[in-house]
Amino acid sequence: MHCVDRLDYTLTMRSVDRTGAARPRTFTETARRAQIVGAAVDVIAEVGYAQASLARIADQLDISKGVILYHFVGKEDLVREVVAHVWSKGEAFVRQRMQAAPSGVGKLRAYIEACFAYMVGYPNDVIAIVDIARSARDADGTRLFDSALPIQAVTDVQKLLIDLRNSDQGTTDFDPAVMALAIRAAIDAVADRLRREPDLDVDLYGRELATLFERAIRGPTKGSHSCQ
Amino acid sequence: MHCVDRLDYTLTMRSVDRTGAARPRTFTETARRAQIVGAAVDVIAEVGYAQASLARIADQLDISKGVILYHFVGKEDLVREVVAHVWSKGEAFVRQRMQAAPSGVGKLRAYIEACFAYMVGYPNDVIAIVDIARSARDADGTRLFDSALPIQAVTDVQKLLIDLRNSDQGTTDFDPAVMALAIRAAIDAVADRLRREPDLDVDLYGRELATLFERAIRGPTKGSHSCQ
Amino acid sequence: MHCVDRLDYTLTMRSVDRTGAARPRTFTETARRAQIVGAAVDVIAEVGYAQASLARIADQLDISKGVILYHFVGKEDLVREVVAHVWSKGEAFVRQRMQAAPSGVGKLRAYIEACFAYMVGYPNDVIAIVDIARSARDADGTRLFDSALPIQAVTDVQKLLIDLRNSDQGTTDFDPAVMALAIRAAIDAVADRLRREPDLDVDLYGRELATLFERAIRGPTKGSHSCQ
Amino acid sequence: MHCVDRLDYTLTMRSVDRTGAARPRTFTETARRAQIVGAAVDVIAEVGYAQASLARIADQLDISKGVILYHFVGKEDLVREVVAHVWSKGEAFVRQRMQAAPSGVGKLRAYIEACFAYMVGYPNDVIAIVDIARSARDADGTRLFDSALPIQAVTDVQKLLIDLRNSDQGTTDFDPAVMALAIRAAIDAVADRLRREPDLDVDLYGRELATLFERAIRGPTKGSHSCQ
DNA sequence: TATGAATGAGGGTTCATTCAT
DNA sequence: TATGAATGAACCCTCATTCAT
Repeated sequence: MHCVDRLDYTLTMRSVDRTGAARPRTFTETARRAQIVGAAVDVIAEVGYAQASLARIADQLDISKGVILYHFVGKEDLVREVVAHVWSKGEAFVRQRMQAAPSGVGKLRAYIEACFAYMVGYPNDVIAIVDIARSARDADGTRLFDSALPIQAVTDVQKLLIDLRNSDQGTTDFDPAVMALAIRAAIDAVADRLRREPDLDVDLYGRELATLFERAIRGPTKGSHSCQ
Repeated sequence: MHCVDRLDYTLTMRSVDRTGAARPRTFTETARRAQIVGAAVDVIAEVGYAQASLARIADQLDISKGVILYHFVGKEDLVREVVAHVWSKGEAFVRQRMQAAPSGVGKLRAYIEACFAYMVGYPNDVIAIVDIARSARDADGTRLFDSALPIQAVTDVQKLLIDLRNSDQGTTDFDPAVMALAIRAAIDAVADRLRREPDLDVDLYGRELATLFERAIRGPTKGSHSCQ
Repeated sequence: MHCVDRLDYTLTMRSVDRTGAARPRTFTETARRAQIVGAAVDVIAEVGYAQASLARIADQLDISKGVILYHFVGKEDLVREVVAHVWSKGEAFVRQRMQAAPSGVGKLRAYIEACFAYMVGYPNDVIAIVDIARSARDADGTRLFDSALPIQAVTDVQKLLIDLRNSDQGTTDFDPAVMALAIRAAIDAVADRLRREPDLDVDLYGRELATLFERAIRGPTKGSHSCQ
Repeated sequence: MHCVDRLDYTLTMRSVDRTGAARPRTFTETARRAQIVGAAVDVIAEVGYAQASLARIADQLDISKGVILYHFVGKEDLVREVVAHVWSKGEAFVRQRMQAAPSGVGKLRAYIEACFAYMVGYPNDVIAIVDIARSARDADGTRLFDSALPIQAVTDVQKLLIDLRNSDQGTTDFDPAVMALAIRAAIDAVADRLRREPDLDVDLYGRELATLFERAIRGPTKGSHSCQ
């Protein structure tokens, strides 16, 4: 959950004028937009992107469909805002948690556990964004966030892994691309399972996964389970 | 890709008469159903479950929509058949590949590589079933395969891991449920990426992932990268 | 009303298959399409192109909107068919009437009177096509038949005028482009007035207009109102 | 372009109070109304009446839709004002040009050329009013200016023709109603063509049309092309 | 005066499904 | 067996209009 700056995150920023000029948002407008984005997150998390119609989202708030289209250019615009908002929130959350993290392999554990903490705190956010990344397509079937979202997330992890290997000579010769993919996939899979089983012990999964990937990275001789 | 027997796999079984009586399928009927299932797989793999309308599937075969609904009760019925068929095919493929596999940790590598071999041989099968498992819902948003599919796959891997640990004392104390989830998630994620990048070196991913999880399982002292 | 061959006239021809291949039309299909085109003509003539929604056209026939979209790709497709159909009918009508016409200036009179005869026989056809040519635009405001229709009609008249001048040396030095425009404009204007006043003596207008333009073409010495 | 007095021309007149009482307009109010009317003309000329939404007109001025509805009762009210304003402007323009015109047939030429001069000077005015006269309808499809506009214009020409015939005995026995319709139709058709081809040599059309109708009116013996 | 906010009707279109043939 | 025909619900979106501020 990183790198919000590479996605347009506009929820609290500026509207686009009739003339195309940026215009600061009203208090009411900002509030409404946030409210709609929140409802969209919940509805998408509950029924899935494909079934999350504007009508359903509007119903959830007990407003008319028109309100949504007054505040957003169209459904795609709303979804992009959902993604930007959730991504940005998550990114900030994770970054802040990682500041205190040690360097080296511990950094990865910090990342994974931060992701899971976010998932516990805002499960719908995570469920929704994962679903959007997988399902959101326009009429032709072209994915809306095909590369933007999943690749972004994986790339962020990949960078973390490369840093990690540079700062710690004792790692195995793992392929950072493959490892990053596996890590993100594992995290997202827990989001899926969490949706089905809301009582899931997410923290346990976090700890176990961190250990799993630590072992895969540190290799046989340097682990806490060292030789001798 | 296991355990088809726990899903309804009806492609070669029985039809239901308009009197409600079950009757064996004719050869033609079986062929038509298989043809339709195949087309559905291709269309879903190409445009995604949500965009895979009956019309699109019918177009692919140059038949009318009605034919599909003559052979299947409805769209849901067709999708269930797709899942059953693909699952069964994949399960047989993987099982056969694993017969020759050594016991112990090698078994896991054999499983992963078999999955990837299947993915290379029948990419659309895998892409489609992964998409269905994630996206397929009815009108209310209720998932069609919420537990059936993903849990099934993970459970199969989990059993394999438990067997593995029983037959090989030198493993780490990993949690089989978590490890199984991570393994399946990694495999499915490659299917996703394969859809985006058809030239992906799937075998490389297979080998790397196998090594990754081997390391996580075998722990520090027993790996091929042993201590000395 | 000429030159149907330069517009796609498909009412009695072929459908386009799912595969893009042409396919002969069912009897029923042809009949339905004709019925829908007829209703569209009437509705457009009555309430104008902009107000002629699919719902209104469907209501007129007491069928559902879906039927129209089953037989036509979309509203634009239907409108194109309306234009092609009306144009072709009118063109055949006018051409047949003109076969018996004398050469020289009489040809123009024959043309004008044929147009008016068609207008009397099928007023809605003419009212509708004139309205479509003027009003039909897509979402951006781009005209659907901007050049196709009006220019076509004017060009046809222009050709007739050039032939006429070649075969009859005694004409004035009128500009065929301007004259053609004036002739078509006058004819279309009568269609407009006919809509408002259904009891209009169209034949009178026809004769008078023919005389008017004859005078403008033949000049002072050659007219039936000759010197002496 | 005549006879504004027979249309409600209210741009500089009176507003209606919320108590229902009429009150004179403030300077600002008049200016705003004129501004909005001008924008409406431009938008209608550009995209056509049917696509000229209040939003589009407001955008053009960088104001909110509400402003328009503050100054005008509704869209229909605005359109009526547009018509009244353009009509009045055009009528004054043409009348002034015609003052210097000779009597007799020259009067008609002066009229036609005045119309074309106006068209060159204010093309959007003419394009817009022609489009409105043809397309503007309310929700039921009832025309807004069904008789008012086109009949008005034709009647004005008709009067001119009758005067002309009274003052000049040597004309043919043309029907003034038909001739007037043909003249107006020709002028309006050039407006249409001008929209499509902004570089059109409008003056040429004006001269040619004037000659065309002169010939039709003066007949064989009295024309400049006289019989020796 | 002017705006932002909201509404509700209606627009075209897609789609799974039903049914007679 | 298979098709063409038709339906009706749902979809996203546009628009003129209302209203409180």
